[in-house]
Amino acid sequence: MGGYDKYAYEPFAVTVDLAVFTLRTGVLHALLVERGEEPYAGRWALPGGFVQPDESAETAARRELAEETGLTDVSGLHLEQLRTYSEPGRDPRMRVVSVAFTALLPDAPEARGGGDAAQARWIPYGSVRGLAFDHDRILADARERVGAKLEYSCLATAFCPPEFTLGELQQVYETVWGTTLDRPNFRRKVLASAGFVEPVPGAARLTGGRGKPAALYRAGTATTLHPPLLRPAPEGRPA
Amino acid sequence: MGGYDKYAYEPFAVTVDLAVFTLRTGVLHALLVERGEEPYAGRWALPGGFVQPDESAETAARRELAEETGLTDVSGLHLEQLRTYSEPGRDPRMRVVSVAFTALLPDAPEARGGGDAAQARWIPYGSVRGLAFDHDRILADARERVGAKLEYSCLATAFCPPEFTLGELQQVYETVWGTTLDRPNFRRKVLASAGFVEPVPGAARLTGGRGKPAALYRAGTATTLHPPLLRPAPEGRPA
DNA sequence: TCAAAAGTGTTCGCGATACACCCATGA
DNA sequence: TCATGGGTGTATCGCGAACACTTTTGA
Repeated sequence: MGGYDKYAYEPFAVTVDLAVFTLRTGVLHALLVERGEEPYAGRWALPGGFVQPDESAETAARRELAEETGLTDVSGLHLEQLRTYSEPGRDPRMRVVSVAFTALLPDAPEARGGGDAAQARWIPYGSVRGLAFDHDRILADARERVGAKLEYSCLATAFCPPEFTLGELQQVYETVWGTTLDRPNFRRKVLASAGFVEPVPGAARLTGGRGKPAALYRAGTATTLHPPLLRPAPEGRPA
Repeated sequence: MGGYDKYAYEPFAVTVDLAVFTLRTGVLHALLVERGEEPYAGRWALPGGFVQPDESAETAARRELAEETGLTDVSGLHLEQLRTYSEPGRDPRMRVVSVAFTALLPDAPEARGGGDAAQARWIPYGSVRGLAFDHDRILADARERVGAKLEYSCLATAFCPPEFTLGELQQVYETVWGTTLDRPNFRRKVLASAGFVEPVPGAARLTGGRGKPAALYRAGTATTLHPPLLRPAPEGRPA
């Protein structure tokens, strides 16, 4: 490492950007804020903000998440580094290096426009276009990662409430992957993955208003899936 | 995002740290540099340096990689973001946010102490301890990621020279995973993964001085492995 | 009694593992 | 001709996909 004068270079700003996903009525939604000032005033963008001098990027991300969603307790939410975007010129004002995070929420409380954002809203992922800065790309990267991580991690439970049915868990996979899965086989695979889910003894809940009440499960202690739950081959390529 | 005064906050320094791996005589090695100045003077550390105002973290990482290894052409080398380390206090001098990268080299040219480093050397991964800053953790994170990515990506070819034998490729897996693999089955799996490797027509090479010359292969165009090449279950857990 | 959703059982076929065997080369 | 490493063939076992079937609820 070279010179150590703190002020030798044009200063870098370090920010966090959040790609926050949730499932609403079987549709993947992303949390977006409307920008109030230039550049990109009036455009939609990912929630985020500056990293303060005394906090890590992770801490800043969780703080911003609480501010933008209006949730009082975000300590249990799934938050994970995606990658860092550092291209010069990605912000026209100055040199901004942004550490991007992916967050998954079980249900979708109406977002409040907390913090600096003019307003925060859940937008169906499919209709998101033309975000400010390079946020289209960040959101797309996050979406791809979420899909991939469902295969070999226990991430899917992060979309579910504390107690959930296997049908709800299956809907997470089907929605994110855009496929349908065989219910009996899905059930067996999930239950065979040690530590993925654990039953809530005796508990059951009706789901569609009709039908047999489904047994409830909680997220297990495992973080990775053994064996993995592979996505069906997308046509043409043999499994 | 809040105030936009460039100098409103204590400035952040943005650096890159490189976890560079290679295989030498069947042993995983990491590239380390000996620090010349405080803090941690005389201690080993990961190569790295400041991101310049006009370059991205990726560009800076590739530049540092060239400087530290002494290689003239690093354009083809595998270089990949690991994650960003931003805890306050990870550098005692000032606030440093570091974007860590993982790089894989085919062979191990003797490192030259280029750039600022007093000297750069390849150290067997197993005997690396007590690195400066949080570099022990970064290196461990990188090592874990490399092992995992061998399963579902074509990463292994990055450890091999442009033309390699399947035996050499298998040694990459066996070394990184610390296991032995069945040669016939390994061969079939690799050849069955479309785009993983492609044969060099007619070419062959002796490997151990003895034995049948092995056919040569080049890295294919694919980046992900379908189907994945799963690590054998580490004893106790059924596959 | 019907529809809808949960849950169980069972068959079938492919693929991976394990291992035997043959080939080509240097000593 | 033996040791060494490359390469091919094949039996067997297990798992996963597919699908028939039972159970429990509300209407």
